[in-house]
Amino acid sequence: MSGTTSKSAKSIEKVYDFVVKYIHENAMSPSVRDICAGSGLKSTSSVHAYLKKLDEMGRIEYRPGLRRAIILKNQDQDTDEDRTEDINTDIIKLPCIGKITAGVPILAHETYSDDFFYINRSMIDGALNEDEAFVLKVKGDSMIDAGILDGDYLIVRKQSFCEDRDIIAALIEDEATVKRYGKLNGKPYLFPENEAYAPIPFFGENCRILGKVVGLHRYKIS
Amino acid sequence: MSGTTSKSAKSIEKVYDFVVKYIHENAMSPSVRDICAGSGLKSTSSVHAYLKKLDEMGRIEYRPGLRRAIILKNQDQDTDEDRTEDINTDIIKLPCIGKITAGVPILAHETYSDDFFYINRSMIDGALNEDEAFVLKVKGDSMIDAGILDGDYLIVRKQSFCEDRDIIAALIEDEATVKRYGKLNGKPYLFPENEAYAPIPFFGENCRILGKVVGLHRYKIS
DNA sequence: TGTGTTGTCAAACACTTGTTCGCATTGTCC
DNA sequence: GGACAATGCGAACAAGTGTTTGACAACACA
Repeated sequence: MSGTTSKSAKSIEKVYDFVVKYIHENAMSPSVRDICAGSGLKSTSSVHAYLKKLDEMGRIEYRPGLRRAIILKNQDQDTDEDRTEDINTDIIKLPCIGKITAGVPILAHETYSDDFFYINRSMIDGALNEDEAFVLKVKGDSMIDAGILDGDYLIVRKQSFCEDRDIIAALIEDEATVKRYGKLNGKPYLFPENEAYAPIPFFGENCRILGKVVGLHRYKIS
Repeated sequence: MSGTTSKSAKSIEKVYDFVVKYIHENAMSPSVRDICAGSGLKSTSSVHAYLKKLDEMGRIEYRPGLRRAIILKNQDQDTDEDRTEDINTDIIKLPCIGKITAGVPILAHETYSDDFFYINRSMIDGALNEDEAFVLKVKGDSMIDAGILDGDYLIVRKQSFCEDRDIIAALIEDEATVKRYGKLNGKPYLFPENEAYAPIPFFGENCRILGKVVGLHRYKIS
């Protein structure tokens, strides 16, 4: 293929890929024999040798003697460099706000941002910078008619204003919600996109716009 | 039984807590004897009994016979945090298939891939490798009731089979489409999720499954 | 041609570990 | 007290699994 490395390079990658896949699928390490079955290798000793190599390479951590004890290591050096070269220009990292703590202006500073989302900046209409947006997880079905389902992740551009018919993230009485903004008899309301819910008055002191929804990610298809 | 918190209730919590702690610290399941040491119980059979109970309660998943094979279940916070924790190290690049060229098995080689999508591998159920999936842009509104809108980007895991009720990308007569797979009178059909469309027979020579939809991105919110 | 290296396999071995069984202790209820 | 369940212990067993060893084929190199 790419030079002197032939079969072996292929096998070791197969082993590694399978280990990664298995751990992601099963939430636990495969056994050597599992890897045999998954990688096409027929001898446990071959797999064993590759695991040792992968451990030496630092790609996995491998505890001798223990059963199902392979741990994936962070590929921080190699892969990240490769990635960020391509990515940096076009990928931005957004904090995922899991919980909206009551009353606190969480959005000014990322008070809670262990979780991050990576998105393609250029996909977003009027591209974003990292500190101009955040991600919010949807709870409930009040927006299903807009194609926004329970469990979806919304990319929200921080802004304190919006236009008519925009879908926005807002704070009402310290509770975060996602709805469509609009007016009724001249007064602002938030409209669910689900017949089962009624419009919510959106005026007064405790109403605040967090931002406009500009993107959506979904990873639970059902 | 409900109110009596005696030794047993205490022990089972100790076992559970230790399992959680161990998995977080070591990134792998403890063995029964590890739990003995960590929970204060002195007999493997006691631990074994509690593990069985915890499994029945649905708090852990426990695969009989396998070593170090305890999996933590749906503790929504834990799991979600865990997931997103390793997002950072887990970005993959998928080709975006804009056009489905007639009859050609485009998926084998990425014939058309100017556009790439970057996604968080660990968000996907049963995480993907780069060559195991592709991205497809949705045209039309035949799936709106499933929350899939015109212009959405679908992440499709390549596979040639699927299960009942899966949403899949398929090829019919050289035309790509996304529908829900199911059966009608024992025969396979593709079901649009939109009352305006009728189910499509999905058998015969010119029908082929491209893959299963495992994720969705949307960047036009309206 | 001979030698060494690499990749793989098969089999055997030894240890880790899940599982089961019988028994002791404690507490509850009749 | 006697029956019974709940809890826990310890030991023994059996199965899963990591590790080692030796052998064979393919290939490179001198």
